[in-house]
Amino acid sequence: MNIGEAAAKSGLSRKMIRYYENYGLLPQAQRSDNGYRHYQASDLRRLRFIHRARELGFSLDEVSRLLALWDDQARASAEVKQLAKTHIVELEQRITELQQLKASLEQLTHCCHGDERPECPILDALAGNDNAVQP
Amino acid sequence: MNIGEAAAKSGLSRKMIRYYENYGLLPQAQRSDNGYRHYQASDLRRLRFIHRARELGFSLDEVSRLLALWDDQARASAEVKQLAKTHIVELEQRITELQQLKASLEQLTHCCHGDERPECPILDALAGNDNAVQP
DNA sequence: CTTGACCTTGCCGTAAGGTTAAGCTTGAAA
DNA sequence: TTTCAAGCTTAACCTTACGGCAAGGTCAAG
Repeated sequence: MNIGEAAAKSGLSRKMIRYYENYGLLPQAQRSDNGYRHYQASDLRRLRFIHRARELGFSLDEVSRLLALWDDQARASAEVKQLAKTHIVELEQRITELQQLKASLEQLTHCCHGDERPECPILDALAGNDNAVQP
Repeated sequence: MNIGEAAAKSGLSRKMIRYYENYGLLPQAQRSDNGYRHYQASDLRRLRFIHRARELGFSLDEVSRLLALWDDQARASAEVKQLAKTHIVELEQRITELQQLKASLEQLTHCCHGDERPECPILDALAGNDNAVQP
């Protein structure tokens, strides 16, 4: 099958497939006489694997390591689990950060009348006026 | 003061200050005879405002709008509040996404022995084997 | 005189592609 | 047969928000 069909069946875009090939996640695709990339079922499995890993939020670098482990029949599952756990910790940190930002913003918006008057504790706080926020 | 001191006092980097000037968040800085940028206390207030807004996760585009509102003595606080609320919603969506990813990954890692054996439900799930996860 | 800190502009690189552009091939309709 | 659209190719530029580095100008101290 050509790249368009492979894209449709894997959930990736044509551009992403070429990008991943260039990035090194995929081997150089076979080419037909006309120069078109040509894919088989085994290639499709790899594409789908990448698609699912990306959906779970793994970076391309992490996907690359997952693929290496996938290719290695003898690898220990502990390695994969460790990679996943590391990723979970990163997600947790990011979530905590965003929650803190959200809490700060909510406190500020809570203090703001939000009417046609110009007084605005949000801008005051950004400007450095600590009296802007009254709990 | 020169750009280095302004950077130290505002919490931004020299590079960021030049970038923001170019981006349009700051007016063209005054220059000394030697061509160095020259800042005053009023400039510092603007730099600090930007710094705080960035810490709260606003994009440069949003910061630009906040600055415009800040500069406008007659603006209604409702506009600022709306901008903040929109940002809160974006944060909420991002947090929810990350939490779902985390939950999926936790379920997978929970099912994985994580020892020296090669069987690994995480890789199986990425490969598309739905039997990998047993709740 | 030299050294080192600070300043200038400007280009390259990042993640993860999206979006054209210019030019092939292929298949089907007119 | 011609022509049209769809699909393919590579290449290059756009995004965010800067960091890093190059090559060079400026300034104060030893």
